[in-house]
Amino acid sequence: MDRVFHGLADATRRDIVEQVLSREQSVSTLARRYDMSFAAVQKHVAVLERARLVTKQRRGREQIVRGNPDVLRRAVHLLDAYERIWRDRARAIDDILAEDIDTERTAQ
Amino acid sequence: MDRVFHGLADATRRDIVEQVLSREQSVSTLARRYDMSFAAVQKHVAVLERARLVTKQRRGREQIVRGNPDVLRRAVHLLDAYERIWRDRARAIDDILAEDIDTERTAQ
DNA sequence: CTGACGTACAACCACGCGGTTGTACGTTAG
DNA sequence: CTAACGTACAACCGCGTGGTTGTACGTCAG
Repeated sequence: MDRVFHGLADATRRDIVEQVLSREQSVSTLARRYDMSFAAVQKHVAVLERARLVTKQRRGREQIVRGNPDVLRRAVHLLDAYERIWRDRARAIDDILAEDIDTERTAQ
Repeated sequence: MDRVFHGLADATRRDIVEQVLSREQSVSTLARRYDMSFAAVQKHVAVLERARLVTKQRRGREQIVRGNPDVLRRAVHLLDAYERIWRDRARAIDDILAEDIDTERTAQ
């Protein structure tokens, strides 16, 4: 997960993920989109590959990059779990408040 | 967003987020949970604070840390958008395949 | 008042990141 | 065959990160 979030923690890399999710493309095709060297883009792709956010596959002399929605989903589920913790806590607080009001009313 | 994902790209920080989402606590209370110096935990909290994943509020001599579910939700939405790109593409491919089969059938 | 506690911050270190340039190698086009 | 293309990789640089220790300061308890 460290690698996944680190992969997403860069605007260029998030854009690459978006690109290859909608259409698989070679590293050099991707590189042309960004105002930086080919090697830099290559490194970004490598970071995404280590995080399994993206896979590479040779096709002739080109290396085709595709997005991997599974890892993306795992990240969403983790964050959803955090949100659930929050909601559960909020519900518990509401319950206590409701109980307090009840107690108050009974005490009167 | 860079800061948000960078904030989440560390196991200790993700644990801190989880902790303070379920129960707000002081920095030193948090620090006791981890096998590192107080200053290190302080820095992790600072990273989370810069990403707005967490807020701090003074209470006497303590600094109370709370989770911020809003930023978490924005991250989830972004990743959901990526997934949607994928699903849309998959649907488009399915449509084309269906059309091909149709064409094939008609041609026979 | 005094001491312990919680915090803040600076200095330092090793390491990794994001970027560059340069070089080398396999593959395809002409 | 040769040239151009796509890729891989190493070396380098500046900077930020994750960790440490040390010092200082406000606040609370006894």
